[in-house]
Amino acid sequence: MPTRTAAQLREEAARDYDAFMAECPARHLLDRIGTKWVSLVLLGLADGPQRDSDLSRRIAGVSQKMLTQTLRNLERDGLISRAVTPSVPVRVDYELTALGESLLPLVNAIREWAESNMPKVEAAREQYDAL
Amino acid sequence: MPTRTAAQLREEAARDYDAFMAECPARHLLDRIGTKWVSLVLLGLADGPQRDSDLSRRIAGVSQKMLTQTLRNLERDGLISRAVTPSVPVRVDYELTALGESLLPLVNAIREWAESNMPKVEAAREQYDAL
DNA sequence: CCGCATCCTTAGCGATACTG
DNA sequence: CAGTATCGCTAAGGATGCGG
Repeated sequence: MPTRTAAQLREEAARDYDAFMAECPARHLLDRIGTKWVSLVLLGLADGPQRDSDLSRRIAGVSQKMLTQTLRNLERDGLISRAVTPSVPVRVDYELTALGESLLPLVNAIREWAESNMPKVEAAREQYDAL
Repeated sequence: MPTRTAAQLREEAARDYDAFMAECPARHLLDRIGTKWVSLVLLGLADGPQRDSDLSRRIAGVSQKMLTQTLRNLERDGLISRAVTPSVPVRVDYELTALGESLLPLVNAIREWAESNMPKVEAAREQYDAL
């Protein structure tokens, strides 16, 4: 009989895991910007404030639900700010905060890597699938 | 009666969306590296080849299923290579390809941004939630 | 114009058990 | 040691319709 059972080992691993994840902000960040529309919204706001309706046009194909949800999350995280003009009908403008803007270089770096290297990835994938 | 119905407009948006997505490799990339374990595996392989079992220990908390799945996807995308030594028991080593290594600076950039800025994000979130 | 609420379908992921 | 197969849960996300 081992000093620790498999279940205990799993528990320990889970604790290590939690600790690792907790001290790994990168994962948290990827959880954010990895979600389907975040990068597109950030890029959509890159060249100045935009209205909700403008964004939904700029980011063709986004459902109104996901746009709102994405914007809410970004606002909550302090990456964008939301300004409501109480006219009739209402007007809502979104804008990158300083924190949000500081993320743009990263998003652009990702985009650049992707633009120059994704073709290779596609090629590798086709070759792999051909086997 | 409008020249185009709402349904038609949605269809057009969907086509635009497809075109946009198709020509937007960054999204594809984020779909990859955004998944839960990819960045951790890349970092796990950053300082040299590793055996499957090594990786599963380095990346505490990853299930064996997800580790295999992640490794397979990365291999398929040409980001890592897989070397099998047909001993008994088998030995499998994984290693970053050149393409995979070229992704490391990006992963590290993400990690650095996260380490310096996630506290601000957390703070923003708490403040937002306090309302 | 903006966004919430509801329903429903799929994809991600973990747990477990089994093979060479 | 490395990998596969199955089950079941949960979260993501799209469609639609209502309300300020």
